[in-house]
Amino acid sequence: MSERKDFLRTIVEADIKSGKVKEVVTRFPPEPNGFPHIGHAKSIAINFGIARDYNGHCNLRMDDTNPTKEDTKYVEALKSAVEWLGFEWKDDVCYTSDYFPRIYDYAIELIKMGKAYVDSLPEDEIREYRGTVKEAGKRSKYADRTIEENLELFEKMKNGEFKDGEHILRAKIDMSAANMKLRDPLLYRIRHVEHFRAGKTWAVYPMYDFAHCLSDYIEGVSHSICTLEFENNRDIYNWVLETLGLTPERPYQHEFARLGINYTVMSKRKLLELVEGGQVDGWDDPRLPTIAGYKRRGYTPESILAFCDSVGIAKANSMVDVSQLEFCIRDDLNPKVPRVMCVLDPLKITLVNYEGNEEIETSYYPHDVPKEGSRKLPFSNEIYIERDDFMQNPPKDYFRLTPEQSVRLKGAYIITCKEVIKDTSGNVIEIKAEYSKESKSGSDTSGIKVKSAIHWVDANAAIKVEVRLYDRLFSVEAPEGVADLNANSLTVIKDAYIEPAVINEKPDERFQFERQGYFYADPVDYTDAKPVFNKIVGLKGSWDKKKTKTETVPKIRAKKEQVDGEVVAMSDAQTALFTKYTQELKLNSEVANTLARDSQLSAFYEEALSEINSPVSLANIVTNEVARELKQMQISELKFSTSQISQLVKIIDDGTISNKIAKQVFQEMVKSGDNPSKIVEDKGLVQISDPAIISAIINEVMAKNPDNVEKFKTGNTKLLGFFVGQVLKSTGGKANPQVVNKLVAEMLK
RNA sequence: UGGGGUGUCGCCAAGUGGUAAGGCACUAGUUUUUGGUACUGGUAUUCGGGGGUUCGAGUCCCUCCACCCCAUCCA
Repeated sequence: MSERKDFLRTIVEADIKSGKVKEVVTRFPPEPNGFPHIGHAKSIAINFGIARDYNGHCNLRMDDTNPTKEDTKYVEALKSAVEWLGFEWKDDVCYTSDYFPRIYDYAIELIKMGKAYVDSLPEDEIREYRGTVKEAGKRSKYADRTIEENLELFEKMKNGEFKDGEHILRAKIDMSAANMKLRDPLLYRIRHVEHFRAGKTWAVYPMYDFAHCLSDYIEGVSHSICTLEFENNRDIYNWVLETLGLTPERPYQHEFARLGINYTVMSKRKLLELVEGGQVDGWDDPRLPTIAGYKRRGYTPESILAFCDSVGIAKANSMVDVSQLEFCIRDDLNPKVPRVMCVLDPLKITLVNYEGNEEIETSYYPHDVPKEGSRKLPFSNEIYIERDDFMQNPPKDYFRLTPEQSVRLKGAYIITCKEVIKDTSGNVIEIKAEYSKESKSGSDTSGIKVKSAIHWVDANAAIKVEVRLYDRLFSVEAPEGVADLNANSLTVIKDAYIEPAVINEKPDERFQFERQGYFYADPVDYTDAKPVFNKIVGLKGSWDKKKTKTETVPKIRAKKEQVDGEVVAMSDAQTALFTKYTQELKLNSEVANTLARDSQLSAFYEEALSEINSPVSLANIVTNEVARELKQMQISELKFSTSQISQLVKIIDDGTISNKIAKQVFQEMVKSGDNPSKIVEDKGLVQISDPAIISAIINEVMAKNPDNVEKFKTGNTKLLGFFVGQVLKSTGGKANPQVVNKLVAEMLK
C-alpha cells in the first residue's frame, strides 16, 4: 500500500482532524441501469476503501430515481460485483426509492419557502428558456405562482392527476447563473411508470440533483465522492442542503477523475450497444471491461483491486495503459497457480529411439514458487510440441529446436531432430527425432548443452481441450465505435492438447500454461467431456515482442507548435498608468502591466505608495503577494491595510528581515491583521547576517551531510540549494540567504 | 471577454519555495530446465509555453496555449 495519501484521503483526514466529521461515511451509489465495469471497481475501491481506512462505513445505494431505465437484474449485478471485490456494505442495500417520501416532504418544504415552483412550460420551451452557455436564460411566467397554488399543483402531480410532462417542479435559483446547472434546475417530473421497487405508488420522481444530496444527508454520509463530470452539480448539491437548512453533519461532495483504459470503452451506453448489437457474447464476455467479464475471463478480485490502487486517484483526465492491468493479474497469479503444459498448435514428434512409455513425476511449481504439489507426466515415443518451437531456417537468436539445435522437453529428455517430414505443399507435418537416454531431467549425465526447454504433451495421453484466446476488443487506443473493433479479438482453438492431470486431478481453476500465459477454466462452458479454458493474459515474452517490434510504426511526434494568443489591448487609462509606472517609477514592464490592468491592485499600490517612497519593492509585494489575496476578496475585506504593507516594505528595505521572512510575515498579516513590526518582534524574526554565526551553522550542516559534501565537490552543483536550504531551515528561515549563499559557495570549494 | 476543471517521462502519479518520489512500459546485465519470475543497473539538467518575484520556482504572481465537463423532464 502506498505511503502517500491521495487527495481524497488527505481531505478526509483533515476533516477528522478539524472535527468537521465524527464518523467517516461514504457510499457507492450506482444507478441500476447497466452492468458495472472496472470504472465502478475504482469507485468501489475508493468508497469502501476510505471507509475501511478510517473506521467508518460505506453504504451500497441504488440510485434508482428513473423508473424507465432501471431493473432488478442490474441491482443483482451490482451487488455481486461489490461482494466479489470483497467488500461489505453496512446493513441492507439502500435504495433512493426508499427515501421518496422524505424527499417529497423536502420538496414541499422548498415550495413553502418560496424556493420551488411548479412550471408548466412544455419541454422544448423549458430548454429554450434556459438560454445558452453564453447567454442568460429567462424565467418562466409560471415562476410567479403563489405558494398555495404550487402546493396544490404539486399535490395533484403526485396524485397522478396530470399527464407526463404537463408540469414540473423546479427550484427557484437564478436563470442567469453562469453555471447552467443553477438555472432553476428541475426537481421532480411526472412519470406514469411502474417503478421496479416502489411499484405504482408514485406518479412523480425526483431528479438526480435533488435526490442525491438528500439521500446522502439521510444516510449520514460525510464524504460524497463522485466523478469529475459532477463538478458543476456541486453548487446545486450545496444549494439544496443549505436552503433546507440541513447544515449540521451534512455531506460534502468531492470529485475525482474517472478511470479510462486504452483499447476499450468504458461507458454504459457503449457497452450496452456492444452487448445488444451482438458484437460480444453478453455482459460477461471476457473481452469486456465489465466486472462480470473480467471475472469470467479469470481475473482475480485481488488483481483488480491492486490495479485500482496502482492507478491512483487524481483530478486529471487520464487513460491508463492496459499493460498496467495486465501486470497486476500476472503479478497476482505468478506466485499462486500451478504450471502445466498445453500445446495449442501441435506438431508431432516421433522419437525413433524410444520404446514403451513412462510417467515422470513433476512439480506443479517452479523453483521460485514456494508451493507443494506435483503430478505425473506421461511420456512415450509420440509427443506434440508447439509448432513455432521448431524452425528449419532459424534466425541467429532462436533458442528452440532446429535441424542443428537440440532442445530439452521440459521435465523430460533432450531431443535432437533427425528428419523433417513435409506434405506435398511443403508444410512441416512431423519430425523424427532421437532422445538422449542420459539426459533425463534431474539425472542428466549426457553433457549436452541446450539453449532452452520447451513445453510438450504426450500425444497418446493428452486430452483435447478448447482454448479461447482473447485479444484487445478494439484495435485503436481510443475507440469511437464498432468500426474500431478488432476483428481478431477472439480466437477459438478447438483442438489444443493438455496434459491429463489438469483435467483428471483439477489441482486448481487457474493455471499457467507453461511459456504461454495464464488460463482459467471457463466457469460457464467447461464440462469434463469438453473442457474449455480462457486465456487471462499472456506471459511477458521478450522473444515474440522482438519479432513483432519491427512491424510497429515508429511514432513520429511533430513538435507541438505553441501559438501565442493575442493579449487584450489596454484601455487608455490603463496605458497611461502603465507609462507612468515604467517611466516615472521605473517598474519593470511585467509588474507595471499587472498593476495597470488591475484597478483594485493599482488603487492599493497608489495608496501604499503615498506612505513610502519605495516604488519598486512595494510594487513587487503588491503584484505578487497582495494580488493573491485580492483574487479571493475585495480590498475592503482585507485584514491588512495599505500602510501596513508600506511598513513591511520598509523593514525589508532596511534589511531588518529578508524577503523570505517577509512572505512569512505577510501570511501572518493576512490572518491576523497585525502590524509587521509586531509580528517580527513577537516571533523574533529579525534576520541573521553575521557571517561568524552563519559559518558555524554551515559547518554543522556539512558535518551532518558528508555524502552530499562529497557529491558537491565531485561536481553536483545542484546541491548548493540543498545546503542553503538546510542552513535556512536550522535558523528557522532567519539567516540572511544572500550571506548564506555566498558563504556556502566559499566553504564548499 | 460564459462558467467549472486539468496539464510533472511513452502511460499513470507523488511532490510544506531548498538534491524532480514510486509504479507500468522500455532497456542492459545476473540467476533460471518457462525467452516467465526474482535481483541489479539505465532511463525528466526539467514540470504545457513565455515573462515576473526570489539568493533559490514544478511550487508564488501575470499572461498565453491545449484538453475535459456543463444548455436530458439521464445519472
